[in-house]
Amino acid sequence: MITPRTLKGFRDYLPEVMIPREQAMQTARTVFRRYGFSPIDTPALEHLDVLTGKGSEETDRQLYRFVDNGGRDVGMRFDLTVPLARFVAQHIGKLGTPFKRYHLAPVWRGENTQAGRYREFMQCDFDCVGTQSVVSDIETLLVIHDLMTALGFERFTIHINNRQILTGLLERLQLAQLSLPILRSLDKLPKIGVEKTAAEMVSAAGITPDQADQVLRLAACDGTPTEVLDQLPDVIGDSDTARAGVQRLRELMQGAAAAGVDPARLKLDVSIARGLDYYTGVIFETFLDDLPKIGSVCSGGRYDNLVATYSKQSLPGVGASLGLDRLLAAMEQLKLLPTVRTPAPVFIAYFDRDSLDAYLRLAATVRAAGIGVELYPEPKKLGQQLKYADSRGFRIALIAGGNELAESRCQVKDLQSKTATDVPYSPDQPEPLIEALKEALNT
RNA sequence: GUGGAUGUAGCUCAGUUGGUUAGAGCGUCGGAUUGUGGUUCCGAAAGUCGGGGGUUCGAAUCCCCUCAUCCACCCCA
Repeated sequence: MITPRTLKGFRDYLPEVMIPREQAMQTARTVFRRYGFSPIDTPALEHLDVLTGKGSEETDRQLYRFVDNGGRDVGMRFDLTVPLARFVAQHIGKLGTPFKRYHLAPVWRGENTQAGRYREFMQCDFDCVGTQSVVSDIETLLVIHDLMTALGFERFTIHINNRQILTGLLERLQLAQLSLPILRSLDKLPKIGVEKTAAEMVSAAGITPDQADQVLRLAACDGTPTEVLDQLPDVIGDSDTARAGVQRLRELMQGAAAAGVDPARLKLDVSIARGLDYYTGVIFETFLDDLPKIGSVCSGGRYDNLVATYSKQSLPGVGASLGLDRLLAAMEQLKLLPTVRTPAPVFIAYFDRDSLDAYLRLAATVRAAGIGVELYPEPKKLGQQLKYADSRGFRIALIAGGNELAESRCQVKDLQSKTATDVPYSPDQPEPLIEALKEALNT
């Protein structure tokens, strides 16, 4: 016998997990469509050179890669943004700009697992390609916000930054070529504090303590978004790039306010320098106030040069990605997941084999009315059947034994209140039963 | 990839300084005079003690390796 097991970081999804998972995906689709994003899909496998060197050194290391049976070097996608760039470069003639798409699909990263961190996980991406307008930045923020609230979250914070600010500052300090290690050090700021971050910048990036000090003046900007925006001009000096970045953030905040986003859910955070290397402008990271340790559940940003690696045409883009599996792991920890184990609300008890046709007819009638129904497959004792129905979370049980069938009626039993009512029912006149079911399910 | 912790029935765990047929609760299944469930009572099934190797007369218990999970670093969704 072969031991049944799954690979590290890969998981099976049982019904009680899959039901809320599909619900969440449906919610995401609804939000995306509400903003005019269209669905697309791309292959799990790409030519290796499409994927390498696009995310970061880290994603190259984590890439699942192999040689296929035709001798081609291939890799499994580690995100949905890089395949999008390839997709857009390949099809932009048909797509036109601006092109808005959403994409729900699994991605793979061979990294070490942790809570809310897997090797195969579902991302829900949405992006707008072909415009640099701040409108698409604002819209990205609004979609993140709507996604979170539509999924049932009240307590979350969207951290926002703009890479132009750091880029501009580093240009002024003539440190542009060291932006990656500096970025990486800056990212540690919330964890290790100002002094250690400065020391790390000096040792890891090789800059002078004075330069580190100037970079870290960014981090001193704190408070409400408005307060941070007021402090930033003094810190960035005369860099045009950085000024443009600040102006961009100002317009972003203004747009969010105009659209009615609660400003308490937004935080301008100059220390989030993360994201993949391809980001060039605004950056978003979303944290759950009640479970910040699980990391960002929805992040993204603007990448104005990514498509250029596959095309002569310059196509700017902006978007974000919802980490569905991480989010569901968080919801489970926060006990926000309902434990529904059946997707159908109505249960039909099965009394004796001679009446099977009647039950099949009854089930078909209920389904035809658009109501999900499950017929128990064995004529077990009624008590056992009800116990099953109860444990699976059915809301209504239809009880029609020999007595009821003979008298052209059916018992409609509410499994929560344990109350039953008799409803007239015959195969030719199912309307009263359907009405009774609809009424019972609406309450 | 590095460091640390954990790994005993489906789940949560107990298992004394290594010593006979490894236990409990919950869950599951069956029953309590043959059609009404989440309570109670009775009963049953279920464990290669994560896997492999070693030390020993004897290992769930000690040692090594391996796999998995969790935590930290790193990075990210």
